Amino acid sequence: MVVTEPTPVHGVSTAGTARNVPGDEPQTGRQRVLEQAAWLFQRQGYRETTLRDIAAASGMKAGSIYYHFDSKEQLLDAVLETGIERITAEFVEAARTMPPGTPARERLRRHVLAHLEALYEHGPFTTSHVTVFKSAPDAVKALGVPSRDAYEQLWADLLDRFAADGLLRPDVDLALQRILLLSAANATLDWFDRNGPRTIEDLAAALTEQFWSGIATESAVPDRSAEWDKPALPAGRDHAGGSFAAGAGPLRTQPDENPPVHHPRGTANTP
Amino acid sequence: MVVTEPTPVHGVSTAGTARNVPGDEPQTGRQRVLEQAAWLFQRQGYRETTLRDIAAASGMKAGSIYYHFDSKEQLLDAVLETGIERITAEFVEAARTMPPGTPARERLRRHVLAHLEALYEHGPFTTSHVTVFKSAPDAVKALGVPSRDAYEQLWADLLDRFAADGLLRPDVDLALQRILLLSAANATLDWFDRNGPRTIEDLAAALTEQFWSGIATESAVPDRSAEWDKPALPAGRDHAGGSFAAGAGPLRTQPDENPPVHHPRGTANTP
DNA sequence: GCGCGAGCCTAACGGTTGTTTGGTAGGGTT
DNA sequence: AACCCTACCAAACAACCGTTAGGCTCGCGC
Repeated sequence: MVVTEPTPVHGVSTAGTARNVPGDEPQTGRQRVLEQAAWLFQRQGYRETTLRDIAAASGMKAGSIYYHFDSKEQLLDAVLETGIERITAEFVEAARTMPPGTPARERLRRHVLAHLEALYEHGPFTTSHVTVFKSAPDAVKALGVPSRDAYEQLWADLLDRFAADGLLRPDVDLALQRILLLSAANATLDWFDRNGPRTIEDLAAALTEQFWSGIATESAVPDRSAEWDKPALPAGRDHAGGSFAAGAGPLRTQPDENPPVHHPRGTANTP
Repeated sequence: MVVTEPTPVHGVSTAGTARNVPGDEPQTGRQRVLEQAAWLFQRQGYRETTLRDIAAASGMKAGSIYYHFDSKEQLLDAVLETGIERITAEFVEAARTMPPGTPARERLRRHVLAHLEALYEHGPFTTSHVTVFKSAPDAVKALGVPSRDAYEQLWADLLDRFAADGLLRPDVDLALQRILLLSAANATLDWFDRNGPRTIEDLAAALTEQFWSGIATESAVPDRSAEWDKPALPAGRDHAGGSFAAGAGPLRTQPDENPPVHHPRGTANTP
């Protein structure tokens, strides 16, 4: 019980004939549990989310979860596996729909964007992978590692091709730079505000920019370092928001995105 | 009880007259608790560390912690506050010892290095700030935010001076880029292996490089994107280690760094 | 209309957790 | 010797958690 709002179980929305949102299949109990669990895990963390929380959000009681899943750990595993599947699919889809002859830098930007979109628009499953994985029980981690590695390998291959084409400086530690890029992309979850001034496209552009060309005016800067002893500036500019380098947004644990609604009961068509 | 090794409480080391390590003051009970708590929080997380764990590692019983701290939350707060103090001091110290006339890029590199050194060599206090803060109870978060913001403001000022000197491209979103840089630096905690091939200096250099100049051969690339339909490369190169963009090292939760030793009892000088 | 299984509930059990309460050993001061 | 304060301990408490066992209720197939 850490949820700000008790998570409206019986949705009440449009008491009518149900099924308003397009693509809103009846949804089985197992699906409900899985989705609510993912949402709560990502929001509160694994340990701080109780099975009773998940059950309440899914419109059932705690014990009933064990009809669908063997344990809490296995439930987490299912969430994580779903997440990695979706983000991998997003990567593959981005590669598939890439117009032929797309320049390397734009190619990279599209993949970064796909990664971010998977995080921000593919529900709480992909997000959980970033948020919750490192605090997961060892047994769950061990299960999740292979698919994570497989996803990262897609990125490794992408960058290797850039290098093979001679587009990258030969002296850079490519594996290291790749990790830095994806780390920064994942860390946006800690501070990025979808209702703020920046869009996901902005993020993708900035990340690609920093990764590809840096932010300096020229590569070999003229080094007009001059005197650095003058007093500091009026300490200006906007402060963006994320404190401690986005270690975690202040208290805005993501601007109260609404939980995945769970439509009441009545099998399928009760008035 | 999640610790791999029960954390040797009664150190046993050199049963002699104690005080072997230089700068190893007798250490009060409160200090011991604080240090062991920081180490355990950073290693296992806040929720998964029990007061009994901390007490055992400090050579006392759970209830006794309440003589030194009001609650578990307040203990976490003390840990975090210590961490932000130390990393701030490191930033200031780096600025103070900066040789006059240091070029901007090198100046940046030194500050990045100072940040990383604070994380990796200043005990578990600074580390906890990155690892544990976002899973901390809201009350603790609220207390920690101001000092975090103050630290980040130091970085904002630094970059602003670069911009004021015209060293940066005028079109970049500086606040955003700053967050991306520090996020990537912090995220190294999830995958960087101090016993591996790379050093902290390598990290600082790579981060600075990516941030400042990018990794492309030239800013405006000739775009020899060519045909991108040839089969993928032999899927080669080293895989670095960190899976899912360093979302979390596989199972190596930091290569078993030894906990801060706690010297037995005997007030100060028992044989 | 009867059986049956899918899907859920009720109620509890054993264990763990943060926290409290009352005590006590021992050094310092008077 | 009397006192007191510091720093701990032993034992318990209530709350909560994951998990289990047994039972109820539908709708479907026969």
